[in-house]
Amino acid sequence: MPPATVARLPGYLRALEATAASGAVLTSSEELARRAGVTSAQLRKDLSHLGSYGRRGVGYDVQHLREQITVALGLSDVRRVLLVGVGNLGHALANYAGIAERGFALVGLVDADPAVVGTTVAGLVVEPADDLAGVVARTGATIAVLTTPAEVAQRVCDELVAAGVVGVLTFAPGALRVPPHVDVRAVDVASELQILAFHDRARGAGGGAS
Amino acid sequence: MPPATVARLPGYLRALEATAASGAVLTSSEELARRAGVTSAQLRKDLSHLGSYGRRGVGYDVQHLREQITVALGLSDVRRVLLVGVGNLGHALANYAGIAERGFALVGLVDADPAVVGTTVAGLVVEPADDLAGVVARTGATIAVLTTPAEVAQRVCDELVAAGVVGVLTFAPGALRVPPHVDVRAVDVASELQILAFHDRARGAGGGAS
DNA sequence: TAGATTGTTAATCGATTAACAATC
DNA sequence: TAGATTGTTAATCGATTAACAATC
Repeated sequence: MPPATVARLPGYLRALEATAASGAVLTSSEELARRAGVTSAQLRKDLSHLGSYGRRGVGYDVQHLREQITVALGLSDVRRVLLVGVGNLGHALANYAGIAERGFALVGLVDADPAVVGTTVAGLVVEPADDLAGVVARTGATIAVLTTPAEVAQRVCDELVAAGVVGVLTFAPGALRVPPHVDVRAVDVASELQILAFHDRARGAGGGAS
Repeated sequence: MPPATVARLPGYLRALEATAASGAVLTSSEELARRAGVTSAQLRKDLSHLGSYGRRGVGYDVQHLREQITVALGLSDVRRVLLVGVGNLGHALANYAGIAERGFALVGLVDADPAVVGTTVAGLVVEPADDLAGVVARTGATIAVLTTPAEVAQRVCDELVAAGVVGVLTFAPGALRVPPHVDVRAVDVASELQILAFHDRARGAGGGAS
């Protein structure tokens, strides 16, 4: 399955859920693509990698396609997620309902700050960072969300990987080095803004006359 | 400039800042690539689009390259950023120091909740959502960060665009429709986790025997 | 000069797009 | 059957990689 396709599947899943909520039983590549913000050709091509069973002349069964994508993404089993770094951002993410809604269980919170350890956030007691391996083992977490300061991100990541985590979503700026069997996704807010600045640049810095 | 290159420039900038902090005056494509997590061939290729002036046999002048990338990304002028949606996540982002550190000015906060409007967050007074156009005009914001509930994201986005915003960074799940002159970057935490789940999937759901 | 390292070229690879035959 | 819509094919496009000539 092409990586670019995998990266779009969550968007299709969401679009399907919106379609299902509207009560529709069937949908078309045209409608679904519009909702997901891609072309219908792209959508059909992507779904073809799933060995999808739409019906020519008819369209896709909403619930069936939803299940197909859910299985393909590996969301049939609930994945256990550990969050490391309960600062402002970590706190916000821990309380983010979308995580549980979309098939994940937040099973642990870890922080290095003694003032934070022991407090309850999102129904979980924050555990100390010096027992990272223990927390991973006890919770069975396979995915970690990293919201630590950039300076410690690599070290924490190394410990997580050593403890058995195979997927890391990091919000710390800077590249993380991991072994080949581990998957890293990086969200860097400042980088995103800088990319937007690039496009803004061409349009003049003054805000423009209307 | 290829989009893929633009998307990597912020990473190079950050790598250069780390290099500068270490006191080095010169660097090589090899070293910089290692820091940025790409190959040296990729880095040189990317920099070639800047018309970069490294010196063969010598390397790159750290400060000079830093300025080149800063100019290329349009970061010579400070971009004004407006944040809409001061919930958990919006609050965290408003207080995120990295935004100011990396060349942006947070110039306004907006929320629809009367209980939040009027409070001070990150040194700014939260303004009411019904005056979105006015806030954009007064602040001269060209970039907006969207941390509203998904249900209102499209409507808020439309208003921002109508008011003159040309770049939107959205954290709300779901595709945003915008006119061609507007640039959207989307961060979807749940989608990122689902992509990680895909890779986790292949490795078995049990946590694995060690 | 000899060693190092860039900038560029050419080859490869993967992703997107458009068109249409298959088929419901 | 006629109309609709998929799944697939082939063409295009863009991005990555590897190698090396240029040159400091």
